[in-house]
Amino acid sequence: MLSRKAKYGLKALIHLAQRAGDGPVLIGDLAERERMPRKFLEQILLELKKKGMLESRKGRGGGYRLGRPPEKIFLGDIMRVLDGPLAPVPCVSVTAYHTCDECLDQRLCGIRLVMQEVRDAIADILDHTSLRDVLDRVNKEGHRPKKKIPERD
Amino acid sequence: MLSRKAKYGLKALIHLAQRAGDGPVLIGDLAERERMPRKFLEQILLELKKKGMLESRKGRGGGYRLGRPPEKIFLGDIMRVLDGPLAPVPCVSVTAYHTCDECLDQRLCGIRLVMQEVRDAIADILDHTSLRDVLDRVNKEGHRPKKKIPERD
DNA sequence: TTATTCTCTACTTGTTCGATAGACTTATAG
DNA sequence: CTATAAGTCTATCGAACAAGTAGAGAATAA
Repeated sequence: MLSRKAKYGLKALIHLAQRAGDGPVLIGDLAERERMPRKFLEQILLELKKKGMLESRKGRGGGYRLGRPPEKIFLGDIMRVLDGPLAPVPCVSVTAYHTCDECLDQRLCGIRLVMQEVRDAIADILDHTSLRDVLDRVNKEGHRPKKKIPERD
Repeated sequence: MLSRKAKYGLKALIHLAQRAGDGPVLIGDLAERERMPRKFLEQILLELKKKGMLESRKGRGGGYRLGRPPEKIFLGDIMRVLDGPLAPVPCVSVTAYHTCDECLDQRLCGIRLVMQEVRDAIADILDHTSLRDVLDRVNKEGHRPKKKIPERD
């Protein structure tokens, strides 16, 4: 499940990608427009800055902007910063790998075999989707005639 | 992230699938062999029973066994029982669908567009993998020469 | 030098996770 | 018909975590 933290972070980054080139955006502005709690957002943006995904300036005329062009910021990396590893279980994670201590023989663990597939599927999507890709998809959607949103589980 | 609850539940079901036909298995036995806390496991098995995935008998000679043949029990359903919806975000879930209240126009939400892809990828795997499939894969792995486990994130 | 804006650290509050306890019910053996 | 061996149910607990709040501090521009 996506945490609010990750959700807010993604919203912020997408917003900043949309307005890239317009000069820096104020935290307060961002928070208000996207309806996010300001102080919480501050912490999130700070974390993203420390990972190089954002840049900021203090003082008048300051604010936040993307640290790299939108096509070089991938959702997978954002998620890892804000919600930790993508893998559903540590024994198939590379950024936070460790064995399950109750697991007798990891090689023969059915859960691991399936969860590895799951993690690969998730990573395939998120590591190949950049902020630019997101913008493109949103725009495409905007030009399409409205249709019922397909609901899934 | 997979909860312990779901992990224990999966372990139990896989274990029971392996021993299908051997007569009922005791909770205590299951807990000990798979190294799971007994009382916690009781609750989990009970939930799975209520969903028809398990059957049980009380008294001497009692215990648990699968409620359906292993090829008719899918990991997706198990996960939904124990960890809730597969979708990373409620606005792309069918079993627990609801809109995000801060979302101005759901149709144009980039997060939703990507997360729908993710949920579909996860569901495609888990809803097409039965307990039988898991057993088959574990067996196949058992007959293979040992090799380094590939680590992912 | 003052107003503006981000930065840092600490704290709070509520919820969930993982687990434990114990009384209760049902079934079987003898 | 009673003793014992199971599963069933409900309550409770502690720790961790998520989400959010507060406020003092540091940097920048006018």
